[in-house]
Amino acid sequence: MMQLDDQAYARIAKYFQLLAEPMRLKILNGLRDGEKNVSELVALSGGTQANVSKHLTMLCAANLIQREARGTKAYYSIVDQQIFDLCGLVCGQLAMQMSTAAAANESFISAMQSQANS
Amino acid sequence: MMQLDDQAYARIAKYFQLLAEPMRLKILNGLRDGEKNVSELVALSGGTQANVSKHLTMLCAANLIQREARGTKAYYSIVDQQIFDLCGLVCGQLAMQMSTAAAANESFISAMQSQANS
DNA sequence: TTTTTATATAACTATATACTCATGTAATAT
DNA sequence: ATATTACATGAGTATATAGTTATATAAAAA
Repeated sequence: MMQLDDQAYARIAKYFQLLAEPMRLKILNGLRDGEKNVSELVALSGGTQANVSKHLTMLCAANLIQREARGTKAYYSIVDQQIFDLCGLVCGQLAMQMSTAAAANESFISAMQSQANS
Repeated sequence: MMQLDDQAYARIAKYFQLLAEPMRLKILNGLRDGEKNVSELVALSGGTQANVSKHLTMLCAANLIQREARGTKAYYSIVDQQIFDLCGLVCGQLAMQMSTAAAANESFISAMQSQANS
């Protein structure tokens, strides 16, 4: 088992924390196919300008996205596409959980039915 | 770009939230090489019994770990080792960030030095 | 049966953080 | 110069959650 010090756990936790927010995930997903400016992300996410801007600032500070100002606009883009591998893994996990739950549910239902029929 | 509904973002965020806590990461890492009971995890993590127990209950409710009671003890184990792929990816990200930062720092320092020498 | 051991949980506190509203700032347009 | 557009940020509020303390529960030992 790899031994990590407390600081390492804290760093990893902070990283996951960034992804532990629906609006931020939405924003990141919105940037999947290329840079977008703040207004575009506001429209896309359905959030308020202030809130989206704050999330962008956080993601930028953590270096998950980068900012480029052009004129009065600020364009944000993904720094490393690998971030989507993480999300993909989680989606896979959740999909599996749900299919497992569905299967369990089905077998529960059929067990109930066969009991009712006996 | 894949379109996800708000519920999907919420689910994914909740999953990441589970990993966004140093003590829980420590516990999960402690289970990497096989099942352990609560006392062992308390000793290993340095947390209190109550706190470790709570985290275990959370991880269990989310189906990241499973519980098996034997006698007075409760043994917990990882449900799907894929969880460590996630942590591995994040560690990789952080390692890269740090090496990038180190490189930037070095070039900053050498720039300062050459300026001082001029 | 009583005690001990191992674990879970309820009540509470402290802290972090997501959000809103209002305002600041900076580049462009008029 | 002034107004407008695009974005960032400070203050304040509400909520979530990690942690502690005390207690409940349940199996095993005495």
